[in-house]
Amino acid sequence: MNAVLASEVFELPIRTKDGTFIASYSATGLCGLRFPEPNKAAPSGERKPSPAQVRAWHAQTTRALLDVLNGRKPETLPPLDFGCGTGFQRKVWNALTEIPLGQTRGYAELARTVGRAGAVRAVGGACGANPIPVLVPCHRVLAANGEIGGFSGGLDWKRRLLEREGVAVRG
DNA sequence: CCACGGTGGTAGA
DNA sequence: TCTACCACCGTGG
Repeated sequence: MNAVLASEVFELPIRTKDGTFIASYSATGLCGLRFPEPNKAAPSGERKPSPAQVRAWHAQTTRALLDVLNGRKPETLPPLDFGCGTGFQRKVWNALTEIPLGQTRGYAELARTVGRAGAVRAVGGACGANPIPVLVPCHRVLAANGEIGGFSGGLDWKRRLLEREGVAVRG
């Protein structure tokens, strides 16, 4: 595969009752998921047809996203491409995928998990840089005092996702 | 309740 | 390099 093809990214929409998400795929898997942007119109006109591999991944992504939005654990995920992250960020993102649906962790807890007990604030930064929210569940990380903490996609989304999973948040 | 210092990783200059 | 951020945390008023 040449360099151009290897770096090509395909973007495909996922329509849900919460709006239309946009999934991005690289040559090695799902590399991005964006929340619905109501103001932005869907790209019009012809799009380059997606390879069969991308379509297969997209079917998995779609099922998994709808599952999580309905508070159900997805059966399978597509391969995740964390190539855009630093080593530290990838460790944090991998740790996030280990948090079961309906459970939460603290930032400090996550810091210990990745072997950097003191890097609590940096963990927050890595969560904020998560390119695949919802499926890489950074919304399951709360502050140590039980408050909600932050969310790059907006706190309304964090609260909504936790609510669908049956998690009560203080505040 | 609030203030503050310690803290590690990142981005930008 | 140096510096200025931070989705934090614990302690102390």
